[in-house]
Amino acid sequence: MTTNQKTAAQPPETGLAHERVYRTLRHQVMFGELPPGEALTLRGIGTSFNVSMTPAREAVRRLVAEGALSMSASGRITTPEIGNDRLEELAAIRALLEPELACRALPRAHPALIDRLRSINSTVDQMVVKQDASGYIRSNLEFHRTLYLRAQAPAMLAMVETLWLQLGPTMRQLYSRMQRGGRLGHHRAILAALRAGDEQALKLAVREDVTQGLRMLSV
Amino acid sequence: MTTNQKTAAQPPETGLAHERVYRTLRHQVMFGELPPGEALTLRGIGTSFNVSMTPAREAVRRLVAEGALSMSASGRITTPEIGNDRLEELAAIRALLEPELACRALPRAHPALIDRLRSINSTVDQMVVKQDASGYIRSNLEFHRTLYLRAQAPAMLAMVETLWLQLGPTMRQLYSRMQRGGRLGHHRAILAALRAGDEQALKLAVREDVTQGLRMLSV
DNA sequence: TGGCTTGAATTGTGATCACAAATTTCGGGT
DNA sequence: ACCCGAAATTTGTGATCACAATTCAAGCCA
Repeated sequence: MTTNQKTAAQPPETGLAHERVYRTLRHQVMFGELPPGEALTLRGIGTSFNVSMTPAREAVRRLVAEGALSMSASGRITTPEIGNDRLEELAAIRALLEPELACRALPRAHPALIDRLRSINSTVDQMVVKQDASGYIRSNLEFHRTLYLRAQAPAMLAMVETLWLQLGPTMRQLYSRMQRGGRLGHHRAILAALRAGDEQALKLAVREDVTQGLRMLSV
Repeated sequence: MTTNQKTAAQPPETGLAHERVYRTLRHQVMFGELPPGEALTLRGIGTSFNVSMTPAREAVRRLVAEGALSMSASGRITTPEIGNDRLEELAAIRALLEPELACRALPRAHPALIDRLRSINSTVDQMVVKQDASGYIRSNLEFHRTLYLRAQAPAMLAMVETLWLQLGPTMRQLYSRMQRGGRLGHHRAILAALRAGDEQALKLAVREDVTQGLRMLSV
């Protein structure tokens, strides 16, 4: 069966309908709660959120434009299945943009920020031991976003988040094999470089952290 | 008056309606045919293309998601007005991605491609003497796209094209003051580096070409 | 003259419907 | 068993309508 049901918050939600649908679907995709290739329908989304097809269509159109969802030539909607070549590309873009964001954040990285990052990183570790893939992705991205917010580069951050979105459905299975291999202390290296104010070390640590997922794919 | 009329091709167009609207508007924005801050309305777009509001809404939603159009909190649609800080950011992203694309294209740059680039570049020069801003933008971007297509990196190219889209409305006035100042032979430097197979020189030339527009803004 | 209020027009949002294309399902033939 | 074809269902697309919010304009008062 391809119909999709999802318990949606129905009474107190504020804001426009299509934005609520958009935001919820966006989170589900970004945090890997939907497997790659999952089929969605406008009517299914509509009934899930207690709205008509119209706002569902707008939300989906928006997500397709951002690469969070795929659309076949006939208009069928699925979560994207990322091929290896595309995955390599997206990782390469991350490896270009995220060190730059980290660099721009470096002069503004107060001790309070570093402490907050340390706290988030402990949450990441908790998610690893809890085998919570979605929670791991969520807290890992929060670690990066918290750092990059200090860069005061909203356009660059938005672009990076678009990359995270596109990688979302693939990340889950990618990080499922992460247990055995990777999970080296890249985040700790990032924190150390921040404390030391070492720009080159920071760039390197971020690049390593970003490309780690790709490396275990080629094994 | 805020109503907008546009003579649109009406009879032979194939494909879905919203995609025809999307493609036309996208070109108009990317090539700087719409000034920054231009107001658009769904009904106006609809009547321009002889379609209802529905496909107009989808096209606009898609373009807003790509940053080609802006939407106020109340839903009003305008072409984006780029502030200096955002402009600096977008140029920085271009300066990161486009040299990488050029590098990836370098090993695949046959002499035939270089000839084609030379031909496009002569068109660029023609547009400069003709004072055709839109034609200049179009041919200039075609120069870059033709090169980057050889990189076989569709995701990266798509991301760069999104940047061009966002810069579209601003580019026109940016390049209007280009006559007096810039227009150094960056493209020629790119061609020379391609012929020589010099990766570092290519990276530098592309970066210079990309950031030239920004430099004349800070004057 | 300048600023504010009120009314009319404009505009985006969301629901509903008809329609065509595609997918799926099911049955018969080899 | 397997493959193929026709019917039935599902699905996206586009049009139309009602509605609320916003915007704009005229007009009034200070």
